[in-house]
Amino acid sequence: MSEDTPEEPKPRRRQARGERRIAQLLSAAASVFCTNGYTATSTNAIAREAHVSPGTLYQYFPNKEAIAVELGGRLLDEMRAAHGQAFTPENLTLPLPELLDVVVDPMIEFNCENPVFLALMHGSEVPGRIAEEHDALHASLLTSVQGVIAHYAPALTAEERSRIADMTFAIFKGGLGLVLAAPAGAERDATVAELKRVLLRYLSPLAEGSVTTTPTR
Amino acid sequence: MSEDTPEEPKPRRRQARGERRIAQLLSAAASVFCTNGYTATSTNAIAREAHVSPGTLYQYFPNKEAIAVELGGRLLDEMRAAHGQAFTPENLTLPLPELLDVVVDPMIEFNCENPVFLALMHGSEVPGRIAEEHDALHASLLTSVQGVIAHYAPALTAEERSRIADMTFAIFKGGLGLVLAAPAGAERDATVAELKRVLLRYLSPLAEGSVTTTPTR
Amino acid sequence: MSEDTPEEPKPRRRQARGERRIAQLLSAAASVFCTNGYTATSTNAIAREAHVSPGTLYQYFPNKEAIAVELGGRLLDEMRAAHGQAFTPENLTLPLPELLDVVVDPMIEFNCENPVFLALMHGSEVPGRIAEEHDALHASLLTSVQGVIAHYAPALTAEERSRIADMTFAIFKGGLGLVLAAPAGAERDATVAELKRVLLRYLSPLAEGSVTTTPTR
Amino acid sequence: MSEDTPEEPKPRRRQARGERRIAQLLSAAASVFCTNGYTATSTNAIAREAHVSPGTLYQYFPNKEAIAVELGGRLLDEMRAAHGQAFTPENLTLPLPELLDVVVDPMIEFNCENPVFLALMHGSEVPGRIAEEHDALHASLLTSVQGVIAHYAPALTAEERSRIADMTFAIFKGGLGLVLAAPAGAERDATVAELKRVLLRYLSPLAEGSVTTTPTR
DNA sequence: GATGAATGAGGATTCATTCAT
DNA sequence: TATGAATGAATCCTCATTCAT
Repeated sequence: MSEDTPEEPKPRRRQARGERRIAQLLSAAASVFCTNGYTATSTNAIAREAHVSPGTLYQYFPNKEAIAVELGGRLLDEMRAAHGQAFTPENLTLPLPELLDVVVDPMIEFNCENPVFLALMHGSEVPGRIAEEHDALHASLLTSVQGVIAHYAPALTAEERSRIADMTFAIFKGGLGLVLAAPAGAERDATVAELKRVLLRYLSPLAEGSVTTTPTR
Repeated sequence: MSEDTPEEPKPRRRQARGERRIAQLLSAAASVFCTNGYTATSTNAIAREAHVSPGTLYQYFPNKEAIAVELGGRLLDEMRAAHGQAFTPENLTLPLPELLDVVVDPMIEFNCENPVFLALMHGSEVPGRIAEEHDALHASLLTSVQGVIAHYAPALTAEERSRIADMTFAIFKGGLGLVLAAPAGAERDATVAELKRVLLRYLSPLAEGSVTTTPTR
Repeated sequence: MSEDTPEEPKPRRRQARGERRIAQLLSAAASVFCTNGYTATSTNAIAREAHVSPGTLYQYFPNKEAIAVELGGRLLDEMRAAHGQAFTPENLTLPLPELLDVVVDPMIEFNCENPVFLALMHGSEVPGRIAEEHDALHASLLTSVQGVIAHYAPALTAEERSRIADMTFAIFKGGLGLVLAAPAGAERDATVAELKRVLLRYLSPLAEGSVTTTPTR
Repeated sequence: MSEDTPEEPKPRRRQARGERRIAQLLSAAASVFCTNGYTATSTNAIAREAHVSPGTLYQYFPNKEAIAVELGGRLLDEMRAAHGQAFTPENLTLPLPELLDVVVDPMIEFNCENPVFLALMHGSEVPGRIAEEHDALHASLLTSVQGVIAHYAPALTAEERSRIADMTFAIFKGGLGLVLAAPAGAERDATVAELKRVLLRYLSPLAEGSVTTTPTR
């Protein structure tokens, strides 16, 4: 209502404070979602974990779902920031084993540090509800996978590509579950290696020039 | 008041009625678990779906978990009855592609007819709680898979075998999710074929002395 | 509808059977009332304890209260039968200490064998409901006490007599509680003796013109 | 943001509101316990009586028992505060009749104003359960009584003293029931007088070397 | 009569969400 | 903004009572 300079700091601080609160709440939510699963998590539990009152929580999120959605979105952004470069043009030219290293390793690392991510995807347990929003996340990841596949096997029809991407993603999610369940260390590393082996064996025949004789039954 | 046969009908009828109720309740539970997921399913919702009062439900099951456990147990039995013969000695001598047909097809079929099965396994969402009982189901299936793998690749160490079985099972669960999500028909069939392809490519190099040339598509 | 003689046996048997059932149910009820208290006792628990179905219970009693009422009534009758002669004219002429022996001892004995009796009186916890019927029991006992007091101290006004009878009865109930709580044996005997001491000291001054030197301990 | 005093009101108000709610709930509980007895009282009924939602009740008490325990504890404190001085050393030197006045009168008055107190003690109906906590209350009172008795009759053995204290307390509880049942006024006063008479006659012979001529009526 | 399945209202308790302060 | 008290609908589960067999 008056000058610019004296007023800016306040909004900024407010925003900053708000951001801190939101981060705090999302972090608490992540923790509780991991422990109890999405459905079994109460907003009060999130607020408690965040050392904040329930009222405060509802000042930043209209409901429980919104928390999950925002959390998923942020994780996706983080993930892209953290290893979005995995899909650089140069990487796409790598031979499959190297590409898998370049793509899978940071993805695994990210998920080990943010196990909510998987929890949220499994939170899609209930079709229709939160799923809608979570699917954005899901779809976004699928698109990346489809991109790689399209590059490796440009001759595929759209349906084939889509199916292979779905399957690849499903394998990855399943393998990721095993990886997270394994105790960090040698066992986990071995599980990661096994996952890459699956993907390599599944995807390598796609490589162009391959004499695609689908093995007879 | 003398012979045996004329007295039996009464208990039988009672038992029959009880069994019908239990079946009815389990069927309702299956339906609701599929729709809402295990955690989000209320016992009242199950009772409602079964057109029965909550009190009746509790005459047969002490709580929600018991319903899930019984349901899982019955499905497992049904599954074994329906395709337990898949793991017959003769089948184990089949070449991998045929073995996969023999094992995967009935498994898929069973799960298409009983989609709760997958829902129950995902109900293990929250580690540690209900999981304990659900894991019986899980473990039971894993054992079968390990058996096949042990037969195909007897030289593996126990850890390797275990890891491969876990991974195989994870892949199957993931693929099964895709299959169930696909509309029945050509699309679903293609998804099943794709799942078999993954498994074939992943597992065929295990066959001893195999010159692990991954088969091209 | 026909003759007398051929028909009587049946009703008799029925009545006999019915009586047995009722006795069985009342005995079960007594047991469960003692263990859990009246309010916390469920009719199903009574039926279970009686090895009878809930339906059967309701064939003999219209509701839970009726069970308590019938039980109380029967106990009262039993009690009267067992020691109703305590209040015979001769006994009333006994000196107070002897009278107390003659009245208190069988009463205590009866209650030790039928601890429900006290439970039912305390069941009057809730004023107004079951109380109404239980009060019959209560009133009946009070009348006896008033009789004795009237004999010992005929000069009292009705209010005084009533008050003293109430107090005497209250003391007895309180003491009975202690007696039942004491382990059978020396401790219980001592408690009974103490109760008689209270009553003796309280009531002996009532004897007209008595220059009572209360015995020192 | 600087001094202490301006910041305190907030927490205070909160605490004050909370304390008011708790008081309100306890008062409602007292009322309902008196009317229906402990066992038959539902938490919903307490909430309703307090004009509060069930959720609110559970914000302050984890369950029904906790309400009873808190209520009993507060009453005990109040009682001690209100007439704890009854057991002062000087009072112990009073002759028994005066001591009884000094001890019994405030106790009766307190119980007339807080009839739940008796209800809670009778709530121990079911042995073993809630009793445990209620017994603290019970034991606390018994200890006081034992103290007085020890002073009046130091020669008694521990068992005798304990038994006499139990009996005295039982008499008091029984008499208190009569007092509360009597309509306030002359009748109640007479009942109180009668109770004191019982106690006097019972306890006066305890006084050592006393050649007690029990007063005739 | 006897059975035990069935009922449904009610009790304890939780939780997403709102609101006064 | 932040708080945390308040709400009330919804859970899980029990129990007095009824009913078909």
